[in-house]
Amino acid sequence: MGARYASPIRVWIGAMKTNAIFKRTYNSCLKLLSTEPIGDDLGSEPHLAARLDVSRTTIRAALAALSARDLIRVNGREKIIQRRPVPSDYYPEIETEPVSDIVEKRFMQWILHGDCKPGQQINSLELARQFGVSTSAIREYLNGFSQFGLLERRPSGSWIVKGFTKEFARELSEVRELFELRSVQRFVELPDSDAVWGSLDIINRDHLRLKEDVEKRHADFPALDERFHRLINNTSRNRFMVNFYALISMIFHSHYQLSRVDEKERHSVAIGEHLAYIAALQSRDKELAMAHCRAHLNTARATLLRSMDVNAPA
Amino acid sequence: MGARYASPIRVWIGAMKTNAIFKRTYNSCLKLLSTEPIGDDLGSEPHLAARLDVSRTTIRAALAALSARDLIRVNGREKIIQRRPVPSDYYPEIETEPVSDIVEKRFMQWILHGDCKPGQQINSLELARQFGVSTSAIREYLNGFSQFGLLERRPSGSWIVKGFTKEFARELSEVRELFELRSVQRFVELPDSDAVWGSLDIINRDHLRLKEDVEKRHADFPALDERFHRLINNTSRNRFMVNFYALISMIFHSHYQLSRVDEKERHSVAIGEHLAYIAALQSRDKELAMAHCRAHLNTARATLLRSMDVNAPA
DNA sequence: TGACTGTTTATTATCGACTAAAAGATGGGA
DNA sequence: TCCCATCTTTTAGTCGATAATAAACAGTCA
Repeated sequence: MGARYASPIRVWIGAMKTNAIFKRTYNSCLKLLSTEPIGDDLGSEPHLAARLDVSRTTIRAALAALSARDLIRVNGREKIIQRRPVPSDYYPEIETEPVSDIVEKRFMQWILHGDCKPGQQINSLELARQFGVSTSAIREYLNGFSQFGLLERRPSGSWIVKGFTKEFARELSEVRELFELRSVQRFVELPDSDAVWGSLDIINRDHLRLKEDVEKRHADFPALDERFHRLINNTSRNRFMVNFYALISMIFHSHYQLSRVDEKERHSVAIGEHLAYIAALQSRDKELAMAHCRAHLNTARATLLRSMDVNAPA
Repeated sequence: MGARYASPIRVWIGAMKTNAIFKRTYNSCLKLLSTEPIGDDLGSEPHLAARLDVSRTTIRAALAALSARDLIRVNGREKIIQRRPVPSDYYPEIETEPVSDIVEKRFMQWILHGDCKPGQQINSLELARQFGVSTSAIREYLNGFSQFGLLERRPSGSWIVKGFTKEFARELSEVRELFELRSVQRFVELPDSDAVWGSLDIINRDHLRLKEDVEKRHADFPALDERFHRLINNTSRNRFMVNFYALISMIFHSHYQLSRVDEKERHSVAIGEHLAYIAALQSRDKELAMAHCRAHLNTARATLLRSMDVNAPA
């Protein structure tokens, strides 16, 4: 408890909101410029703001920057394009991401195929340095991420990695099945007039197309898988189920990227299961649809568990 | 974008970790002191630390404070009790709570029976002032709380209250039933040797006792309700289900405090349902147990929805 | 030798400072 | 009258500083 007070006079060093939104907006404006002929008008500020989904304040800042670099000439209400943008006009991609996104990306990478072991304590200062952000940003992210059940808070406040274990995969799959089965029950009872049936037809068609060209295009499957399951889960009309599917989606997406063993075959099998599952839904036969749902999710779980054997023989 | 940069020289004013843990530890020590005779030794630092579940650093700080106020006399390894603590020796209760707990309490109060309307935007600065904490604390709490589905993030970053609506109650109850039914299936299959059967017997006994004296002790029901359902949900061995029950628990706890209409009758009914539910579990009859589970959760949902009619006729 | 205390080091919690960005107010021109 | 641009006010995101706490280390006494 010694008196370690430093001088109260401090020089302010950093700490401010990043202007990632401005930079992204500026880049978007450049892209817009490059598609319009020189001499054209860019349109009014409110229009641009609505189009790029930012406030007018930000648009004005971007326009000012464009004007300063002689990309446009502002004259009253006119914003005349002066020249084509060149690559060096753009801000680097990395600077257009908000800090929270950067942390998310880096952290997912760190936890999924970093060197972190189950039971390991997380050092937020170390992570902050590694990711090039402040400890506050790390802290905030960990807080949100903890809801996914891969972290645990110790009474002292620090976090420990529970790890992406088989137990985790089992628990995740269990809830997934509960939720999707419930959604399926809702799904088959929706009236023929509901828009989901049309969406399902489109997804069915896309599956058939992918199946025909699976040799070349099998890498497109994850996105289709995501669309299909999301369609089903969204019919639950339950925010908890929909939110949970976001977690599922994240986990499976990460794993698709990781485990490339037998990828093509696994995707082929899944396409077949999906088609049967879709047909069962279309038949409006509840029991049949649930049976296909169970069968498919069983396969998915088995695949997930097997991939963990390969990647992390713990 | 005007140049509004202030002078880079700043005087550091506030910002530090609160010493709530120290104060709570100090109070706990006082309570310990008051139960031991004067002249006794308090025991070693490591023992005290383990007993109060804090670090030795904190214990040492508390002991130093006790010594400074002549409550104990430290002599080498001895810590001799000098006098009985008086009420004014204690720190006020409020100062022993970490900021996060304060925010949680105040926020739950604010959202459940404050004047906030669905669709309203949350002003974090305003809330911070109202709660007497920093905006960072509010921000952090909102981040975590958003997972409960009562808030929604706007693209601009601000939060809007979705409100504690009937729709929310319906979705919450739906997931609750899915999870608890699954837990019940696990429960009845547990071997007789499992400790849960003993816990269930105790809970059964407590229900019977409470039933006999329901006139006077009906206020004890919420705690018992919590114990019972938690026991069931914990058998799921699924972190998502257990976590979700924490939300359920919080919501129902808050509502127990709010809606006092027909309280005694509602509790009586619930006790009856619990007893039937418990008996069904003890019979190991899966279908019967599930039926009673459904029946009870239906009542609970109806009660929750009805109380919302009374409290917030939206 | 083993548990205790004194000391040092590591790590987290909390805050206010500061700017980016959004939102609102005001006045002007078609 | 409506859209637009300029100006002002409000709100949110990010940070580093610092004390509180935990954890590790190092002597010391029975």
